[in-house]
Amino acid sequence: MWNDTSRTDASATVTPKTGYHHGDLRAQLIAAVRDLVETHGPDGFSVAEAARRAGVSSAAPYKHFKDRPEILRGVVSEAMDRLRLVMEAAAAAHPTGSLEAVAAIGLAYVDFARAEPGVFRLVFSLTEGHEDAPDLQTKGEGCFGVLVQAVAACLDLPPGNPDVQRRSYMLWSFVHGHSFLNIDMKTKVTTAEIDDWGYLMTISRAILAGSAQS
Amino acid sequence: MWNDTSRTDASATVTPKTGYHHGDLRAQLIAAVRDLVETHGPDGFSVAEAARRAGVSSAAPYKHFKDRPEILRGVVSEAMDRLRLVMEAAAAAHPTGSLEAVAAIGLAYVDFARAEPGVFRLVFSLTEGHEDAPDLQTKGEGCFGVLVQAVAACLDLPPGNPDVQRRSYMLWSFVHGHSFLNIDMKTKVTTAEIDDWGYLMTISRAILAGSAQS
DNA sequence: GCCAATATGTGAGAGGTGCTAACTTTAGTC
DNA sequence: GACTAAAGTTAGCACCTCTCACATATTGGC
Repeated sequence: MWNDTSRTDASATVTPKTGYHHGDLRAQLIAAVRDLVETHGPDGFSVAEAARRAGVSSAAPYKHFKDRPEILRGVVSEAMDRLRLVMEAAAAAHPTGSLEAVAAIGLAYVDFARAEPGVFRLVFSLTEGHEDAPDLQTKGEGCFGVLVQAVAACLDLPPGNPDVQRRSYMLWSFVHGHSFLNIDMKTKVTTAEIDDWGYLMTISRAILAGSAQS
Repeated sequence: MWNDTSRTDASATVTPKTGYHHGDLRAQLIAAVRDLVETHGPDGFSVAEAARRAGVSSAAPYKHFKDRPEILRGVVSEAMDRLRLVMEAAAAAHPTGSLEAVAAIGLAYVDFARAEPGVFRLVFSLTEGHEDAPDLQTKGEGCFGVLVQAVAACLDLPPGNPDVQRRSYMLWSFVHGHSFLNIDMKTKVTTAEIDDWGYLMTISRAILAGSAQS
């Protein structure tokens, strides 16, 4: 099993195959699908088009993926890896246990959604074959775990503490909703535009300072 | 223009046509699509299958809708009407200006998402032809307006007040994110399950009481 | 009441898509 | 060098979207 998804550098948009065997088809298909999802929306993608972009026949993808949903799952998996990385990097840029670290994680999340709205939407719209993909579940929990760690450090409590979990979930809900609303009505938020950093700091403070109940 | 979407009662699942002319095809197609979206996921729907359910040929739908996205937009439009209604009803069940009214609106929102996760997701996943449908935009703002009204009454400020707008948006983000996370990992929220009402009351209080900045 | 005009249905069909089957080429192993 | 498995190919079925030409109701003007 060679799940080497990240072998190609992301900048290589179209690297035609070098012979009969492509050598890097799987990764390149994922990259092509990611691009298609981003430009033509989550539905405006077809396996055939992705194969065309990679310069192979329309049947070739099925040597690497069972079916269409599995390709999308591949894209989601790769996206979740990247999301986790930017979240961790954001947290690492601030002192451990600081409110800024928590807010920075949220900002990274929002920025990711804004940078790749199509992929972001795809991550949270996988209904078909979502359950028979425990690795995605695991990766999702991994992302959440980054936030939980920061919150736990901030409150000086263990990550397993119910209060930590609850407040983390509240923060996540908030950031998640903000991200979605943000990419849905892009730049047209009905009200005045929002300074994300101040916004997230305010939210983080409110949620981490308030009393816990219910 | 006869946009009479709500002529059929929702309980009539399959009302076969009565003659050559169907008489109520448009509404029944929307109902069929709504059901398909709910049971087979937002992607597992086809115009042909919807037509089959309504007992007409696969070309008939195109007499009522320009193309596939327009049918989905019809479903979304109808869903937004219903969403607004339940939000208004929830608000009306509590004293004007009370915190309970605000929380009840949020609960109605979450309940809607839980009751019709497929449709709910569809509402917020329309990328194709989303912009050339100003009525959907308007209806979305209408739903938001219900919340804004309640918040304004609660704070005793006019609805146009920037602070009212900001806090409403915060609440909306929260409820929206909670709804999405809720239907994504159904009942498996990693942490202990959540009492929605207490949760929403806590949030509403925190957001409406806290100081406004940024 | 009659007759256009229009609305709403039908079947046939072009072109695209998902996926499979059977075959061919390449790479790795003994 | 032969065998095997991996990774491509073409051909093709079933389905889907959408259009076109045609058939049939409904409606409004006279």
